[in-house]
Amino acid sequence: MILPKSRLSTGERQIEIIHAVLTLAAENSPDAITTQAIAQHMGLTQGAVFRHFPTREAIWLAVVDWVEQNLGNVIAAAVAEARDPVDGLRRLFEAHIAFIAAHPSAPRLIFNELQKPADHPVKQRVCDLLDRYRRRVTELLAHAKAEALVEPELDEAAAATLFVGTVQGLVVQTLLAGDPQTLQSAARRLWPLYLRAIGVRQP
Amino acid sequence: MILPKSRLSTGERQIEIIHAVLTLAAENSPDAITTQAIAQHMGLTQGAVFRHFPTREAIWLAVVDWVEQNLGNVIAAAVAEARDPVDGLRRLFEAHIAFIAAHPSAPRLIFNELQKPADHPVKQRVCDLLDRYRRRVTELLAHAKAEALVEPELDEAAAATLFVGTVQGLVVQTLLAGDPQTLQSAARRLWPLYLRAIGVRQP
DNA sequence: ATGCTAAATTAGTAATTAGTTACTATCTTT
DNA sequence: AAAGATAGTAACTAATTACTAATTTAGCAT
Repeated sequence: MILPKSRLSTGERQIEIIHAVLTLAAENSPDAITTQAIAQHMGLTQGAVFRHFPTREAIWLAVVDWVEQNLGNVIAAAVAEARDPVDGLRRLFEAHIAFIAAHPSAPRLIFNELQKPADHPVKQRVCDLLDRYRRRVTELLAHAKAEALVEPELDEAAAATLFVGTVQGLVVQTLLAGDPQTLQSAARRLWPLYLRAIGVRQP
Repeated sequence: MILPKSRLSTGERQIEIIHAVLTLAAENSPDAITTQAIAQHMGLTQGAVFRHFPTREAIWLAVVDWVEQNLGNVIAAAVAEARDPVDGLRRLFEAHIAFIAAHPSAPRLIFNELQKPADHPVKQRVCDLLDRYRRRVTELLAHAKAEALVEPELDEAAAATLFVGTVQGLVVQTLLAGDPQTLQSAARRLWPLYLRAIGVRQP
């Protein structure tokens, strides 16, 4: 039996705090997550949280970093195995959906920060994240076009927006349904529609 | 010159408060809008707000009602003029986008409430709203299929999700861009992609 | 003009928030 | 085993929150 150490290092606690936020955001609006709730979820006192992060905002920055890091890795790994750009898009889509299924609160945390005032530092970070994501999608679309795998007159920027929207639509769907189980199956039904939207040649 | 009456009726103030929320939500996360901020925006004291709404939650319910009412009217009017189901979808899409352009905070307020706990009364209202919206889209798609205007094997439910996602993707886009000006033009570029997704016959 | 009604103000309340401080307990290093 | 470092606690603070009650005042019908 593993005896739970009463004292953990700052590094370990930081990860715990990030996961606490991700967990708590599953049932609450992100802004409503208090440092008290985080502490309670970890079995610590509220003051202890501030041993590991200087401010509440620092926690949210760390959460965004965590999402960027993990989603980024998952996506990079998926795309790396692709045979061609269209296959890459499919793998990217599936990897993203799998990530959301594992961390349903992640996209909502991101969207939530996106609503903050423009000068907000966390929002800036989120904008960068989404910009990189969008660029990745646009590149794959451009390559697909260059290899004549999709509609030759394809508007890549619009197609990238639709890609993001497809994922976002699924997020709304699962928020309505209430359980993240439906996500994967709904995603499978949505993908053929996206393929047709970008005018991919059917196999 | 119109002399501004210093005292207005509860009915008038309620509408003012709803509009204040919609305005303030343009630059802040919805949850961060306080009754103090609302009062200040109207040139009233904070206590005055509670002369016209019993609780803060009642304000948010009124805002959701307002969105449902106005978006509903706009959409109904647009669809009524349609020549056929596919034309109806286009008009519905354009009406929705025009509404968002006029009230950019509306979709974000809706999405925000969607994140609240399941038992939250405002969330319940929002779920109903989105359900009616989705049903409307699904019906149009079913009619389009019946009239052989779209892909005969079309998955209507998935196509409805993609429709919502298309709009949502544009919302994300404008949040990133920072200004709602880009919305209309981005929407025009996105629509042909959606048409292709549902396999509509090109004119 | 004069009262009546209801909108608005003023000045509160209790609860909750992020963040701090003085202190204790535990681990690591030597 | 002693000493230094640091995770954790308990008990605060100052600010902000939604909400309330007593009082004042504006606008209306008569």
